[in-house]
Amino acid sequence: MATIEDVARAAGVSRSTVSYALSGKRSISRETQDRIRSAIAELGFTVNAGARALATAQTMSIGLLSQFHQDEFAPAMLQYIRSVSDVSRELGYDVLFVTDADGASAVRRITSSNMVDGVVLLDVTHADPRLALLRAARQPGALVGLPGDVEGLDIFDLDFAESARVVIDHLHGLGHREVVLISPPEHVFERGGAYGWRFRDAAVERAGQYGIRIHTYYGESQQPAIGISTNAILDARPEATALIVHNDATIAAMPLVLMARGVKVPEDLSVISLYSTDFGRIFSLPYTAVESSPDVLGRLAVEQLVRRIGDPGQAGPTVVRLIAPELVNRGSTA
Amino acid sequence: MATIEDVARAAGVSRSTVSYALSGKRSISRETQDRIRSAIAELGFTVNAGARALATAQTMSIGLLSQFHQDEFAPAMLQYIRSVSDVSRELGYDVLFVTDADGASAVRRITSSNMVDGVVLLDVTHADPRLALLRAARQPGALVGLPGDVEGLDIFDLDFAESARVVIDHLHGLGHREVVLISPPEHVFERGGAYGWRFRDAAVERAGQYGIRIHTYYGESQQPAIGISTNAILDARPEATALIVHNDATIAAMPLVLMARGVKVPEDLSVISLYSTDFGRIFSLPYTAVESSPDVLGRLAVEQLVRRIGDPGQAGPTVVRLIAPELVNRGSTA
DNA sequence: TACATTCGTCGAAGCGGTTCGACAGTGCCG
DNA sequence: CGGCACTGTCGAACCGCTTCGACGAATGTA
Repeated sequence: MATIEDVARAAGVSRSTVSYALSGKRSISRETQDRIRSAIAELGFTVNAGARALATAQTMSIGLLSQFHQDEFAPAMLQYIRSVSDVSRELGYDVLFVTDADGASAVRRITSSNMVDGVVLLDVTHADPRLALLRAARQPGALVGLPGDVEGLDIFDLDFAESARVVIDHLHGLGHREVVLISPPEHVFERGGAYGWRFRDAAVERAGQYGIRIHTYYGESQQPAIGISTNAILDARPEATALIVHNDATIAAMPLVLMARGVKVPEDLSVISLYSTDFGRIFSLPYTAVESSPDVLGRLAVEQLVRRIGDPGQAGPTVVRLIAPELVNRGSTA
Repeated sequence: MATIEDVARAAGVSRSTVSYALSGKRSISRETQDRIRSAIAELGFTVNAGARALATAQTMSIGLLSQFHQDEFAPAMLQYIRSVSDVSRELGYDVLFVTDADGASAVRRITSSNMVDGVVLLDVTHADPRLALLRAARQPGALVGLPGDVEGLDIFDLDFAESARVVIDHLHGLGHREVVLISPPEHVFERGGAYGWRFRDAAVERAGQYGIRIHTYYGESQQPAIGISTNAILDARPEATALIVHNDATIAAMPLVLMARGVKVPEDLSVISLYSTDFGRIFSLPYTAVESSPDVLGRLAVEQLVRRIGDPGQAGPTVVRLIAPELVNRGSTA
């Protein structure tokens, strides 16, 4: 492979001159620039990323940590991954994608070996074991998901509590008095997936204020358990006039379950959920829902991360940004 | 950050000794090893990946190129990504995940700058513009998907032609004489997604041999077009007794479409498709289908790639491996 | 005309590792 | 008891690039 030395020789200049021509950090005469440019073209030269990283202490890549818990519903995750990947590239960074089962040691590995300039964590739990390592790292970190301790990291998430309130307000406005909420699977709560209880607790509280009776259940994450469980819930609560589904796997299966039961939406039952527009399209979901905006969250996280990378220590105090929910009315409530 | 120099000083030895202790490439006395080990622990030393890459010309990471065409159905892609990521880590490699719209220049970027030791390409088309760049690269490449020109690269894919034959044989064995095939969307064919015609052409040929009448259609990739198109097809071919769906987006929406039409499977219509078990679970699909095995393909590709990285030039001639289809009978045909 | 600037370029040091050749010390063999 | 083969360790070169300080030449200023 051609090195900068080869280019320098071919152009009859020194290595440093080539480097400056490339970076533009010092002025170089037109003619010299041209000679260098054609030497580069001729030799097919590209800077060696490792060498540059070593010299500049910048790798121009960011780590993306994603965990695929078994029994977890993966399709939604892809939207975050895509968003982070696209935005990173847009800002000039490559993405080191890590799906290690042991997220904590993965964080240590990529940060302490200096493979990345920053880290994005997806699917953050309440007491996420990766956080301690990330705080200890030289590199800044941005999270998608709200942990219990927000110290020292930039955090982006949907405002699940407010989302729940928006949903309950909406149902209250329509006159519902008896509703069912299907939450994420129990193991998500056990693992510390705070979005589960943030949504549920706020929903219960708000419903209480309105005098709405709300029955909460854990949903399942896999077929055929989903169908069985959902049917059991609906059987147990025939008096409910609205169903709130905060569970990707369950809402994905809902059209089928309801059609099989002969339930008409919204005539027989109002259904309202929380998912992204893309997700809804993939699963042909016709329900009114709070938009979960994975693309926005991914973008915010990466943009903030890059800001911090560029301006280490500065860029202000760390941020906790819970984005406001937006209800997309698809007419599945009445 | 602690460097190897710091460790050497702390342990009272030279840098090279530390390096040899780490790599085990030369023998080091027990005591020296111990001193080094504790110095490393004390200083929290980790080798700098960039420096190592520079010195060894090995980055221990592989590039994963994935494209998200708009109008493409993403969920299936995730399974490949996951598989490649997991297997890579298992073999000691990190994954540089690239979703550049311009795949060809992405290939050039990561290979010529030496960011990766090898490249896996997903979603390979018949005349994939990325291949030329990959062949020209120093690094080996492995593909998932069968291109027109298989020269110089290792290739792994499902045997779509054989899959089609298995499907037709199956239907023929059940006595079907009139079948409909829904292929991938037309733009997949236009883009050169060879799996589309590989399956279709083989199906048509085999059906011809049996005297089965087969009507082929392009499917859609997005709701609500899917529902409309599928209904139109079914309306147009009331005499068909079996439906073959080779289209992820369409099969995902099929339960809903069929239930809405009041079609009973397999009594009124036999349905047979091609998707992975995971995919089927995600979309609650009850259909007999050829298993598409994304996990197997991802694994094969990475394993072969790593073999070539370890043994450059050698590891035998390049491989074209079309894995044998396996029909998973879920009782949706009669 | 003399001096201070600016411009364009170069050489060398440094980033943090790996690896090759050398070499002192030991143990073993004939 | 001399010679040889190991062992364990070190120093130096090298991987490819960036960047700092220096410097001659050209330009501007008083």
